[in-house]
Amino acid sequence: MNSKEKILLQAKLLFAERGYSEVSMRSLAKAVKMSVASLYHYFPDKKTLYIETVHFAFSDKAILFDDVWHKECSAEQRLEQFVSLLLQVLKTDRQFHRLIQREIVDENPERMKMLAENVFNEQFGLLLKLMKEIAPEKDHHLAAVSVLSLCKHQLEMQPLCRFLKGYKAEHERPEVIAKHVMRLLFNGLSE
Amino acid sequence: MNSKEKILLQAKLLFAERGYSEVSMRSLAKAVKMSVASLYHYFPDKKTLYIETVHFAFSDKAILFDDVWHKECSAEQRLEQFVSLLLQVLKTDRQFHRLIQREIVDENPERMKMLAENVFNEQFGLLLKLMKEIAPEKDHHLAAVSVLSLCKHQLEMQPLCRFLKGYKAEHERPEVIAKHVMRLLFNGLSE
DNA sequence: GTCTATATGGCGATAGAC
DNA sequence: GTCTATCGCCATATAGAC
Repeated sequence: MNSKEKILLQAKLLFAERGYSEVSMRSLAKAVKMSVASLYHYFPDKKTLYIETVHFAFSDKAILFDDVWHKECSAEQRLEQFVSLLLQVLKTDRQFHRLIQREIVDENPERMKMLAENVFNEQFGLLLKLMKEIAPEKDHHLAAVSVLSLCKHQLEMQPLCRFLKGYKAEHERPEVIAKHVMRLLFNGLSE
Repeated sequence: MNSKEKILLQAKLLFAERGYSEVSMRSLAKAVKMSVASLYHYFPDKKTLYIETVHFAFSDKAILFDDVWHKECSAEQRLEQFVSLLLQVLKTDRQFHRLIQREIVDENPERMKMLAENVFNEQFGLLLKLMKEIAPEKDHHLAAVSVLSLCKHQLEMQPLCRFLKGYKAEHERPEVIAKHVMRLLFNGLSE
């Protein structure tokens, strides 16, 4: 692994865990056992380093979903696989998930646009098409976002949920969440 | 309005908008037209000021929901009113919403526990009871969190959604979201 | 209660040697 | 490509006058 990759990997960890302004170039340099000046050899400034880190963290995700979209099975089954995979990806690469969270809270319009166009829109478009198949009479955009909401938010509420009434350890298991989400999407809360 | 209230009000705005470490005591002092030393007259340090700000921002919220829980109407109607009110509160007091988001991303276990016990658990317990009535055979905890997910996440995804396929301006209207959420909760995606 | 002045240290970024 | 040394600035926090 070369120096630039080493820096990006550590930067991903630190930015995800602490957020942009809580990571100093000094602390990053220390973590990769290099000098601050060496970081500036690879990146012109901290902001650029951060943006490259986000790209680096997001670059390997889209391909993971290719299987889902190309499988020959019913729309319901494809949605089920999408939900399971999304939960698994967010749970497995927690740094990736936290970087998304931080980007969304920051609400930087420029970076939102960049993320939408370069990262999310392709996958979102495929999800949109799937929702069209499954629920043609509903608003597809709202439905697609709801699928994402149910998965993502359920995961990120966990640290809070541990202290809320009715909590059980099994609520943290992706399979349990996936099953709950699928039942909710297809049957609602009704009997 | 006394000085302490003035500071807390401005701190709420700044911490919500920029996050803890992007708000300096200098910038806060400037915003309330006082000296930094005066801030330290009311708060022993920055961390305490932040925690008091969070308490201050959350203190007036629980009472807003009392109406919902005490109305004499069907469980479905009560859920509908809860969803509408939650969306309205999050949309109206954007600073409150962003403070919650930032607290959740931070995942500080101590503050999570404090927030759960002092702020959320009472309201969450009532929502839990409502879910028990509506969907007795489902996991109430997961169902309650899903209700919150659908409302909260739908709102916070908006800045990103504006750049995603299928977006319409009406998706930002709380009534539209409320209607969508209620249909999803009661009928699912099925025909 | 509010101020000015200041102590002390960490920050991003750069110069220039090897 | 990596380093040491350093610049100038801004951060939190405090001392002490009014």
